[in-house]
Parts: sequence; C-alpha cells; structure tokens
Amino acid sequence: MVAQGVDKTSPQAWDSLEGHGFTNLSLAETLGGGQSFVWDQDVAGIWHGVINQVIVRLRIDGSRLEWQTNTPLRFSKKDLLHYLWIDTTYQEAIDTLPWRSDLILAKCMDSLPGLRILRQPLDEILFYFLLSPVKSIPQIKETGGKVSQIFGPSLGCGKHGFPGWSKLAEVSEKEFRDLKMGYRAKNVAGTAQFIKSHPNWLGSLKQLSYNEARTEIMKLPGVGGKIADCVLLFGGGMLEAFPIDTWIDKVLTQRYHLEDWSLKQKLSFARLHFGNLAGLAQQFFFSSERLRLL
DNA sequence: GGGCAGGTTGACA
DNA sequence: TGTCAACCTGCC
Repeated sequence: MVAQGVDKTSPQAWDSLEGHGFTNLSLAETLGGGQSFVWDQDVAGIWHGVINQVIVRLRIDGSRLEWQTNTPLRFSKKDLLHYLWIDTTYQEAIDTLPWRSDLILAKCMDSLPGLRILRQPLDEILFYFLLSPVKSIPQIKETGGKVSQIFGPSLGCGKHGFPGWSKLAEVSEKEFRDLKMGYRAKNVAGTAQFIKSHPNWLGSLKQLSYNEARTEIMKLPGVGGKIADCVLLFGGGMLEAFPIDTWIDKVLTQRYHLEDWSLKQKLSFARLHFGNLAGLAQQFFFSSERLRLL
C-alpha cells in the first residue's frame, strides 16, 4: 500500500542530528578529501552524495548535521550514522590513538576534530582506487562518474550509482580506455574478469585477517600495497591498514624524520607506533598535510 | 614542448 | 633488496 511515486517526489524536509562531532572542515575532508569519490558540494555548501544507492544530501547548520533523501523508504537515520561512523566507537578510537605522547599526531587531530573513515562498500572502493594511480581526486571522480553514468543504475536527479563488477565484466578494455582511463583500463578490465571467475572472492575478504586480505587483494592486476591498504581501510573497515602515498610519505620523512628509511621500514614503524587504528591516524596526517595545517 | 603527478610492474644490478 | 623506466592522461 505504499503510495506510488513517493520515491520520486520532491525532497523530504531536512532531518537533523546533534552530537555528531563534525566541523565544516572535517566533514568536507571526510566526504571530499580522497577517501570517497561520490560526493559533491554545491555553491550553497550542501553535500550531495550516494549511500547504499540512495541520493543523500548533507549540510551543517550550527551544531546540527542536517540530512535529507528523496527515498526515505530505503534510507534511514541508522544507515546514515553507520556510514558516517557516528557512534561511541569513534570516540573510543580517538581516545586510543597515541596523541598523548605524539605531538605531531596531536596537532593533526586538533586541527580536524570529527574527521572520520567512512564505511563504504568494498566493491565500489576497489573500483575507484584502481583508477587512482597518478590521478588527482577530480580526475578520479570524473572518470569513475562517467563509468557510473554509462553503466550504472539511475538514481534520479541526474545521478547514477556504481554499476557493480558483474556489469563491468561485460565492458571491454577498449571501452574503458575510451573513457580516459589510460593504462588503468587494463587493470579495471582484468579485475572485473578475475571477480567474475571467482564469484565469492570479494565478499569473503572481510572474513580474513588484515594481513591475509592484503595478500589476497594484491593478486589483482594494478593493486600493490598502497591501493590494497586504501581498499581495506575505506571499503573493508580494517582500521589497521595504513596506506602510504606521497603525502603520508612526506609526513613520515619530514615530520617524523625517517629520512633514510625504506618504504617497508616506514610501514613497520607506522603499524607499531599507531597500532590497530593506524588507518585513522593516517587520515589525520593525510588531510593535515594536504591542507597544510601541519 | 618538456616535465611531472596521491602507483604498479617488470627488468636489471 | 633496491633502483629505474614505462605506462595514459592532463595540467603547469
């Protein structure tokens, strides 16, 4: 007896929640700072994105985080809280990081209160990070968005969702190349074929330990240690993953004075020093360095 | 036009 | 084990 068209009518009224901990800056960095590629901010400051194949809008008004969706039947406050990691475990994680004895980390956390790791789908994150080598955030968003536009489901308002790997397995490398993927096209097409021939493989990754999952996902074409860590951190909920890109490398080299350390040694240092929440620390470093807040 | 970028790979010392 | 060029494209 659900009224037809409810999902397509004009947006619902804004809903709001308190106690979320975000600032305008940390929300912007969380949604648009390189861990997700499905959010855009309009001139009014409203964030438009996709969660669980549903269009969601977010904005901060004073102490409130306000949100709305066109499809309230398929999206609830609970889904939003989960996606944005708004629960008591976030504050526990913040308390656990070694900022009391690490002034560099303390400064980064101080300048971006509320910064989080989003809980995004593994399949979609894998796709976007296969596009990421030597690409900027806008370039990754553009190419990934084009793939969704062409092959993904329409969600209304001109937005499209991630097509899914079974759909991408039907697309040729040349078609990907024509979408300006460059040499990454081969990796996307190769990954799609691998997943097609190993149907339960992707879903089973989350059952593995971090180290096992990392080894496993590095079997994919174009996935080295850095991308493996990004995928497991942003799409697999494995907070011990510590991706070292050029920004993080700069932090470790210049701020922690690991000048003569190899990449492997830096990774060992990070795992040991930041523990099983290293990925959260990494996000504070990444945004702080990128925004020149350090 | 040349150099370089949020990375991976394979060749070679 | 470590270094280096090639790979596409876009931007400076």
